[in-house]
Amino acid sequence: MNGAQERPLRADAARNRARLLDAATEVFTTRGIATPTEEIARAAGVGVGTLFRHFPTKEALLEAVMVRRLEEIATTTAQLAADAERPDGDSGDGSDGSGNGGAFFAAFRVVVDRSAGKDEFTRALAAAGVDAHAALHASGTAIREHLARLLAAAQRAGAVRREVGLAELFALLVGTTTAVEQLQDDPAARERVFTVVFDGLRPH
Amino acid sequence: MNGAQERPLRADAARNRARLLDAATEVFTTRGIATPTEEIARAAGVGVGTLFRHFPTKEALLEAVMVRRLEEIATTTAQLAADAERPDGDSGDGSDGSGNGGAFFAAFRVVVDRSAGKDEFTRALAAAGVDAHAALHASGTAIREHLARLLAAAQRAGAVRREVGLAELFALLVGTTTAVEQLQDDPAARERVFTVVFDGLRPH
Amino acid sequence: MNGAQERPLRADAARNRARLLDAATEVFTTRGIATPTEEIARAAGVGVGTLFRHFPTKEALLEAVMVRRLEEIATTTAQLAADAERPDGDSGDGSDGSGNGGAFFAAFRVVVDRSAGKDEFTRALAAAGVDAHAALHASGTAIREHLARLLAAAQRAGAVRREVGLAELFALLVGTTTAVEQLQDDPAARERVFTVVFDGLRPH
Amino acid sequence: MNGAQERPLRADAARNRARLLDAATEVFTTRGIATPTEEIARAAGVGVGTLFRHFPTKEALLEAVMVRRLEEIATTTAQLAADAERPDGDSGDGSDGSGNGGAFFAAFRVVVDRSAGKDEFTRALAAAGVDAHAALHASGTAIREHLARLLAAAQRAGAVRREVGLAELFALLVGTTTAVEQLQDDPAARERVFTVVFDGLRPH
DNA sequence: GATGAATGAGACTTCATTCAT
DNA sequence: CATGAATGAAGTCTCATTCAT
Repeated sequence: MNGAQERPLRADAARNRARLLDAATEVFTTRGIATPTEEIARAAGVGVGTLFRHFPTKEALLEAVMVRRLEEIATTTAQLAADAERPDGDSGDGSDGSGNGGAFFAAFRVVVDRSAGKDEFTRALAAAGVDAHAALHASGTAIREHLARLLAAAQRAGAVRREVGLAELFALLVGTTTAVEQLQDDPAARERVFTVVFDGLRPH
Repeated sequence: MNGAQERPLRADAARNRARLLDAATEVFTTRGIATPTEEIARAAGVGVGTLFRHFPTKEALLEAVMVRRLEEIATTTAQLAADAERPDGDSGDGSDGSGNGGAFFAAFRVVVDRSAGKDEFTRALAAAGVDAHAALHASGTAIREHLARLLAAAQRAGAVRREVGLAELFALLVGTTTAVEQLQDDPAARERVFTVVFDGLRPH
Repeated sequence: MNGAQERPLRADAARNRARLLDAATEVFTTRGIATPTEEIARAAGVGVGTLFRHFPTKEALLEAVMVRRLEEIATTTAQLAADAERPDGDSGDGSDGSGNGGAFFAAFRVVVDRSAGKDEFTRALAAAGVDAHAALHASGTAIREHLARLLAAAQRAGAVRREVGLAELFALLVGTTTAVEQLQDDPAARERVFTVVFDGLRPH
Repeated sequence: MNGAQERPLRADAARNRARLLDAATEVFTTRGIATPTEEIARAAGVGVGTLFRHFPTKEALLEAVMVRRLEEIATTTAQLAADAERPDGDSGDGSDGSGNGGAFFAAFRVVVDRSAGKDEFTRALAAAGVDAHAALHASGTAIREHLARLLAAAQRAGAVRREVGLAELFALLVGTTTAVEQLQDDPAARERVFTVVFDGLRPH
């Protein structure tokens, strides 16, 4: 959709952009998305003007933070998806009667772990009238694709029930993230949440 | 220290308070919690002053809305918990093809259905520095108690795996709510989410 | 100017009026004139409505408080003025070369002592666009008259310099009040202020 | 803890700060301290935001206005105090018909003239819970010191009674200011007030 | 006649965004 | 290109006054 507007970007400008993104990620996560723009500029060690040169809107900054997170996650899921599709993908001999879908469940965990705090951004964007799904299409679909492939592979291997579709997989991903966020101080309970969800995903 | 502050409340005052709460619930849910206070007053058909007489702070209003929701939910879960504990509680003779724990799963659905939008409030309050858990203790524990009883009954009846504790039940409740919110336009997928979670909760 | 509008006032109404005046005097003095009207009503043990029935405006209440204070002062100065005019007025045989004007200086002290905090009211009224002098004419002139008589007597007796007029006497009264208010914790210094002003008033 | 916070201040910022201070002095004095903040911003030709960038609180603005006034007064009194201490300080050989202590009385007049309206600020700050004395210590003590030196010099020269201390000098300064403010339209009476106070201060 | 809930103008302050330096 | 001061719309809350109970 937008493939021609990425200019090389001067060295210092690129450095500032990165700093801003880091600072924003940190600040939004710890102090909430209502934190004043100026705070973020300060945390990044630049002036507000610079911030607005890079991100014409606070919303745009929010979006960029989210995109970067998703891109990072996408990198990991891509790796896992690739592994899962190798001849002897997943793991073991495939004779495992329960199937196993190791890569699929590993990816599920990665997404959940990396998404901590993410849905606050989604909500914020939604509240701001942005269609997050559309805005994040570019990198969002990368994950979507990888997950689709992982899901298909896991279903083929009999590790995941056939009726589960991509839509509810996404919903479950988000939901599990939220659930897990509530249990930050209770790792055992956290683990039991994964157990429930994963068992629920297996064929019955 | 505060034993005499709950006065009967004049008729009109009570009516306005209720209107305010209704309007706030409606407006916060549809237009987001960032909606100006004045909007809510207008929606309730009163002046801002009245709003602030009843709820000295926007945060206090948010809290009151949440408390009321929880109270409503508590009423329903209380009923279900009571049913589940009757001699022949739950679904009777076990011949019930769907297995038992019916009251438990029914309560789970009720809480999820009634909680739509609720966790946005929780977040908002948290961001505002309010300890929602503390603030909501009174009615919060009512639900907590009912759910604890339902959970125990369901586990006794063999409908829910023994290792599941109250903490993760709550987390799953919140997580499922979030998941389901993402699927408002796809009832079938919504249903499949419930299937996954419920199956995951059953003994394996 | 308004001699026909004073109705007898029912017993309880009169009691409420008095209570309000007392409470207002107390509250305005201790917490400042910016104190909400409601506070005063509460201090008086009545509802705001009652307050506004008696005093149609906050300003009117302020004014009434001031008037009452002045009336109290007027009562005292009237007594002193009367004393000063008796044949053998003032004191002693009149042969006192320095004159003495005891009543005059006594009145000066009384006014100053009784006026503590008063000028905040004057300022407040002035700021509110009220011509305090006009508003307070009724009882204000009572004091004015008594002081004029005392001043004249003291000048006749040679106790006060002839060139001093009523205008600067008033200004000095207010000024000395202010000065003395600054020295509440230093009675000796307070006394020295009186010494300076009184000596300055004597013929030179 | 705060050693680096006084930055040079950009040219335009400094200009705006000065304008704001001028406008505030003017507006507070003529229209009272209850004047809306926005009015002051308008009078200074800047937006409200600018005002609040410079003075984070209305109270802070009030304080700054007061500090600046005191600083101006301090400059003048410093000059007078220095003059009074030169070998042949004050008025020289004593042949000066007006007697001596000239610098002292000149300073007294300067402070009074420059203080018009000042104590309204003091009151406002006090009402707002600010310890004006503490807040104004820096420049406040400058004046205090100069006046102490002037007082000592005048007493040494026999122009002022020995028993007068700094405390009552201050009280008289404030009191005379108040007195004089009442007589704005009657310069002759104003002058007589000075005569009374000054004569009262001379040895008796 | 008393009460206190309701009203709403207006106060103070914040913050995303623009623009002179 | 970076900076941070300026902007002003908008938000939350207060309080004198009115009016239903």
